[in-house]
Amino acid sequence: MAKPSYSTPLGMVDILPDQTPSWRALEQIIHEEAAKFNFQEIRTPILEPTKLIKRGIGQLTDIVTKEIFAFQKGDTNYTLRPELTAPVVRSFVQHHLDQRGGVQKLYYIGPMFRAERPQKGRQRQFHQFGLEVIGSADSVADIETIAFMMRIYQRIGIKNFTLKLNSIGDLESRERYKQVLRDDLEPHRSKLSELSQQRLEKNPMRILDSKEPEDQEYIAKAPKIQDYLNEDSTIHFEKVKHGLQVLDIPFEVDTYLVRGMDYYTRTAFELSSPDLGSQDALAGGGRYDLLVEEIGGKPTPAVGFAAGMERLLIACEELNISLSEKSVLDIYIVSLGEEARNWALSFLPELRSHGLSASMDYTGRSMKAQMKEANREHTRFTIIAGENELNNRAFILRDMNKSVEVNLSAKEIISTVLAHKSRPK
RNA sequence: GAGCCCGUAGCUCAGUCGGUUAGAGCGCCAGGUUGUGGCCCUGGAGGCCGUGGGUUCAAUCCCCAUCGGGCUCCCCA
Repeated sequence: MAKPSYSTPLGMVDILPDQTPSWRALEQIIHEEAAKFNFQEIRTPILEPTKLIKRGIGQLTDIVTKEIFAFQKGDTNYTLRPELTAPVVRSFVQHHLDQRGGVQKLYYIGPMFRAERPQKGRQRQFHQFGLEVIGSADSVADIETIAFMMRIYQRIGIKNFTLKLNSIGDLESRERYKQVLRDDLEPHRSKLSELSQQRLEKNPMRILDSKEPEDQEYIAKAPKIQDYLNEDSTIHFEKVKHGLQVLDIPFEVDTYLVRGMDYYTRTAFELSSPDLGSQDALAGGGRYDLLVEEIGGKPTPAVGFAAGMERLLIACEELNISLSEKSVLDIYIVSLGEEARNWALSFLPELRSHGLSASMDYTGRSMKAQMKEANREHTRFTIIAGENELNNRAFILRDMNKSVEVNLSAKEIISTVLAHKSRPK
């Protein structure tokens, strides 16, 4: 056996046939729930101009400074998309979706790329689903966004998680707070972690998110954003909290929750699970009222979230939740001899046209080998067609669960199997 | 970017304190049943023991490097 010469790039995996059913089931759930919420799917390219990604997510964010896959082709710099909010907003602006009237309620499913060191629950190519509500400043948009997110986990049966909620204020509130925070931390500058020192000028709020032990004392004593929100932001935050309470969605306010992308304003939230290990964020999102304008559109408020599909599937595994059932083949035709094989081949389309799944041996092996194959494929019925059966036009239909056989014509076989399928279990 | 652990059959793993043909279970293939699966029995295929170099009479085992994987920190989905 030759050693494999090629393998997937670091941090990227093949999703093999025994895993695709779970993926498809998850995708199915997302599509169904999105339809119930009246969201429409959007699909955008895997590549985006690097400029868009940098502008959208923020030049100084971790994602942009060290995690993007970027390359040049001709005069253009491209980036493999690390998230989809900025691309969806780009699409919204590019195609003037605001001109269609109303609020754009969009959802997506697809691969994202970040050049990080892989570990459990973190890959370089991973998949997210998420949604973006563009064109509403109302708290209902925030609440419905969170409600959709929670609905997916609820439907799947993942209950062990924490929803953290915060408001990081609008532009005015935030600029005021940033200055207050800077003034508060500056005297302790030399005692802060190196990373936090760097953040002090550019993005002091990210310090609140620091896990460095030396920072904790100062973070705890630092002024809280809630005390610096202006009236609009405060009212908005109160409405969001109230809405979640009305919907019985439990949450905890975390004044230190600051998300990793620069575009967030006001509402920020994150869903984390103890079933995931160190990469415990299942999903996250927030409001981004300035991004559309930043990218070249008219000032347009928006809110959205993104969820990690691999992490969701890991949680399912930990909780022994299976999203899909074993697929069952309706009919496998065992045939013996050239003539019977030809008959089997010609009978397959007829079976399939009646909505049945049907297959046969592709290798010309022994009857026993064919039966083994039928068993391995979890076949419900096997048709046995040898010379005798072919001559008499009376085939054997074997019920693989009961190990019972009957002689039937081709027509009778179809009606028997169809009747069996339509019977309630 | 930093730290720790690990690379032996398709999969999960034994093993060799360095010494003739490297093992098991599962899976795969075939036979036992000249036309019958799942259980059982028998047999078979499948490994230059991740790769390169070093030490040695001798390396899958020791040493170094490298690649790959896992976990952690940072950050995030």
